[in-house]
Amino acid sequence: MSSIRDVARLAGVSHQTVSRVINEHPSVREGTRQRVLDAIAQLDYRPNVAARALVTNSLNLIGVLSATTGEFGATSSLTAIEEAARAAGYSVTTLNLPDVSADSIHAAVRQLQNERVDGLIALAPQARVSHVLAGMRADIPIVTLQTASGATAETLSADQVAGARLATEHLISLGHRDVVHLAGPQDWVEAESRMQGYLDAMLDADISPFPPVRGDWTADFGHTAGVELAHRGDMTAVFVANDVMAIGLIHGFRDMGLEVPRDVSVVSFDDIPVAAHVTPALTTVHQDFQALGRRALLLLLAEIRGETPPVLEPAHPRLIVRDSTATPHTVTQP
Amino acid sequence: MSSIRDVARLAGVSHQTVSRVINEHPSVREGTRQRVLDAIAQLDYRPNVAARALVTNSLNLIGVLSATTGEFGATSSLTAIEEAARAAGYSVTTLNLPDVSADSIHAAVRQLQNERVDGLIALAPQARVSHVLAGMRADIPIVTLQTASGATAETLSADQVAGARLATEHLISLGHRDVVHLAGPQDWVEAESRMQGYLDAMLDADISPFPPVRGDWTADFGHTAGVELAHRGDMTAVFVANDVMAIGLIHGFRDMGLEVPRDVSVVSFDDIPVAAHVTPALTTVHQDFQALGRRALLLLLAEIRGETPPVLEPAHPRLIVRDSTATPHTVTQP
DNA sequence: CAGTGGGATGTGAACGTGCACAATGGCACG
DNA sequence: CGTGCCATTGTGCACGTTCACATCCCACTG
Repeated sequence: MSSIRDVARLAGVSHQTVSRVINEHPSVREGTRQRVLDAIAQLDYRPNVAARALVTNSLNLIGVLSATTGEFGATSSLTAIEEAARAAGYSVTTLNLPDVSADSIHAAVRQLQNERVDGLIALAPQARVSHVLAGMRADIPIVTLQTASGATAETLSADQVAGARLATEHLISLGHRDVVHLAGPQDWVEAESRMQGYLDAMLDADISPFPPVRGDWTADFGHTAGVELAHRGDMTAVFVANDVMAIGLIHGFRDMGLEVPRDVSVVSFDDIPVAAHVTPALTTVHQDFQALGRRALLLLLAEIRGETPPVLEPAHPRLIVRDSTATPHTVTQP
Repeated sequence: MSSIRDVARLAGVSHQTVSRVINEHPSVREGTRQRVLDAIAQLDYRPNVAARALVTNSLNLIGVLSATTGEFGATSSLTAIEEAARAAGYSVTTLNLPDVSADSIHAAVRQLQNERVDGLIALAPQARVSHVLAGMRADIPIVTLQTASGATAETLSADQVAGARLATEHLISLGHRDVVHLAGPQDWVEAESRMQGYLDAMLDADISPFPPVRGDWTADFGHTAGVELAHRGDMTAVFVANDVMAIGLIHGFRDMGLEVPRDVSVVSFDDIPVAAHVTPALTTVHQDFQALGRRALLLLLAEIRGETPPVLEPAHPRLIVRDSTATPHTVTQP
């Protein structure tokens, strides 16, 4: 493996000049630059990141702390982060939390700091993760993709409330008044935001909201909830906090003889790839997870470089109307 | 930030002794070891990976080259790889291919080599990716998770053929003879393996197989295929190469008035989390993607260390029978 | 023509670690 | 008591890069 000095020797310059060429320093004469570039190509020289990191004290590395079990959203955001980071000259290392205990969060952050990351993006939707992180005073910049509150919250994920509102208002405008919310787990930021949007929309329409049912995002839970809600029978529509639970819910309804949207309307959140193809096709709120990831990275890079973070206008979610919602009792009314 | 010499000074030893403690060299007296450990704790000292990498010429880093668009399987494998790698003292960096052209593969591998990865796992199911990689003669160990052929192929992914066979035989044992295969894209290793399993099972049962329909893994395509196959109407069952396409296919059938499994049976592959909850619940072949990831990592680590790779017995896939399959014409026969 | 400024290039040190080798000390053995 | 061995510890250097500073040269100015 050839070093910067080998290149220098071949090009007939000093190692420092080679370094200047590599780092695109302006004051290198064009002719010299070319000779150096030729030498680099000829030797297939590649800068040693370790040596550079040793002296600049930065590996140009960002860490992604993730606490989601292969969900669609997180995966999309991660891909976007990785792509954007590499475009900015950073590489990315991922670390999956085995659980969301304070201990494992501490261990994970410590681990990433040992790996000398320049900054950290937490792809961890649980509120407690952001709380633990906020309380840690790690000496590196940290951006949480889903923030419980504070300045960055709005730029990154305020759209959640608006999206949930959109979904609920859609049901109300169809004529539903007895709308139940099947929520996500208490600890999750998105769960809270989506519930907030539900409550806002209900109260604005002067309907007293039901106490929400707490779910856990899984289709299994959705199924159980479907069976239970079918027994209760006191609602004509359900706003579900994510698509996967909605699929389970519809399954549960069907097991109990309820058809969607004939007997109950269902609207959910995420627009996962199969949402248009399950039966019935899901009316759902589409989220741009990739944009979310890119935003998080922009914020982090700004923090790393000590710049003032860019002002980002929140991305607005879209409601995609498909077949899982209808006016109440369309079939039984005529 | 304190260095190894600061620790040495505080503990009253030489930097080399500290280095020995860090690297768990046996010949350090217990008392000395404790003093050093105390000093490390007191200073919150962390070894500088860059400096270490500079002298050992290894960052303890493995790269994952991925060419999948957030699919369930790849994501699960990736998580498992990351976890196993970190347990072995390696960190992981991911690189997503924008496309599978030879150029972008070259660029990606080059990029990862510039980042000084010790080895590379390709999570790239397209046959051409493994071919390009095989032809590259990169000077680092590379393990392809889905290998087209060769020695590692069997240990890693031979189960695909067996799984497809299982699925097809299930249909045959139910009494189906007109079984169509909705396959994956021609270029994908899994697609070929699954088709092979289908063909094997059909021929073993003395049934002449249909020419397979080529899909692209997406639910959208599944839907189109469903509409088309419903028109043809010459089959009683379909073996679909993955769950997501199966969901689309069932949707397409339903649009054309065909019910699954009443009119057509469907069996697919992967057992994604919603498979049990869509309507009808999918009969499908379960794959242990995590185990696959862990195997790949074991192989890679062995290559990196120059050891002989461990002999792994192939993991056998399981058929999960749910509601999308039945005997032919159960409803119309009585 | 001398003086000055700045672009282009070179020199030497430093970053924090591991390795090779040297040095020290204690113990067993004859 | 001398010898040799081994466990334990220390010394100096090298890894490949960037940074601070020095030097050179040329063009421009008055």
